[in-house]
Amino acid sequence: MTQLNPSPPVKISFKAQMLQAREDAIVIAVNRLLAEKGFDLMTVDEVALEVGIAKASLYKHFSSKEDLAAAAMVRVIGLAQDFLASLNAKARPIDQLKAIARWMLLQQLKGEMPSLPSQNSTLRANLMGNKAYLDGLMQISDQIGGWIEAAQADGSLDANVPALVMLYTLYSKACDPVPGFLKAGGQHTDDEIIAIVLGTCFDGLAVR
Amino acid sequence: MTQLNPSPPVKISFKAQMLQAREDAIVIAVNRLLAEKGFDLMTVDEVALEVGIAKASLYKHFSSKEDLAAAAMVRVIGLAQDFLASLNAKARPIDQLKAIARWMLLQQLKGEMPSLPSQNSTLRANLMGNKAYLDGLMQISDQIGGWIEAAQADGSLDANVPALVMLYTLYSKACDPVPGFLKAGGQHTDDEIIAIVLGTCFDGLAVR
DNA sequence: GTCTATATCGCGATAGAC
DNA sequence: GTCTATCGCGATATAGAC
Repeated sequence: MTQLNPSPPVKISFKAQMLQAREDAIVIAVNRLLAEKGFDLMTVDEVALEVGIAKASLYKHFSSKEDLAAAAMVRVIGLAQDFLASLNAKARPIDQLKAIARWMLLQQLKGEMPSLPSQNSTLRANLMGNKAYLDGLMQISDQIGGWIEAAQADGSLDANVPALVMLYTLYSKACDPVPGFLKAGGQHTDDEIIAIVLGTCFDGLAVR
Repeated sequence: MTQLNPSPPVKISFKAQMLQAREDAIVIAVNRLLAEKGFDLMTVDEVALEVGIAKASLYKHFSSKEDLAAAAMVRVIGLAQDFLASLNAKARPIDQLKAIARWMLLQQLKGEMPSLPSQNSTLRANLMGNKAYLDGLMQISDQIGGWIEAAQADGSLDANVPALVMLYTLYSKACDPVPGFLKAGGQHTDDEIIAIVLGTCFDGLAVR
């Protein structure tokens, strides 16, 4: 990892790239561990081991375990924004909503959807003070909220259910335990699981 | 639950009652703390403080923190069995299912539904070795599963969705984050929240 | 900025008197 | 069986050399 070439002009940018790459590696490791074990069971030692650096080095990049978790949440928000931006803007609103729900379920089944304990108050306070996280979440919520209202207006979503309830219900698919149970059962492929859970979410359990 | 009390020495029975009452108080405290903070954030010191005894005394009743959690789970399984037994056996199967879902949501909104982290493997292994828990869970699952199949047969539940998926979906209402979010929003009463979540569960988000 | 080594401490569990 | 006092361990975070 040590660089011998001392050429001044390129070195700064290169070092900055290395720094960014390392921080990305850290956040990706945190993301995976958060999805696998959750915040409380994830240890900073594990993160350092997975990245391949010393724990003290890790603290040079992020000043606390909570900052690590926040960075992972900011990253996944960014991934969600990228996905939303990749959607065909001309599709039906309800199909946009199904696409984002499908994306969240896929991330979860791949073991790449970090989830924080909703009970930890200090952790939540930390996140609520993170501007990048809040701004990203707001932008996503606005976009999804717009689709929800459009889908209610065009008669594809039930107009009697408050839009906020629908937004929360969609978000809850990110930590829905049903996909994991079905995957553990081994009776269905990931695609089948996603289709089933999407069906129960939008169409309900009762017969139509 | 069975109590005959025919034995002459009343003193022993009384002491046993005191013992039982204290253990009940412990388990109820654990149940509340598990619902409020979750397993990882709940400390044994808190339990002892809430019960009003020393921590060492607590360990005379339960040999580990995991045993405490298991006892709370066994208790809530028993409460669920009592509720199921109180239902009118002649009601329509789908109404039985809605009643149990409603009961789980109510327990959760009251802050009395303990939920364990599904990631903690040693905790799960401990529970899977607990006969009282497994037997109770199996009995409940059999009863609910019977109603699901009956409701599919009488045309009130979608027969295309596997019964096991429906069972998991109902169980997942015990840890659904949506009721808590709605309660925190302060825009709805508990009854309204339950009605809304039940509606999205059985009827889905899409218009009918 | 990276490392090794260590400080600090919260928490599960136990010892031992009564 | 209850208590006070303590152990032991693991985890977050830091010190200080390079």
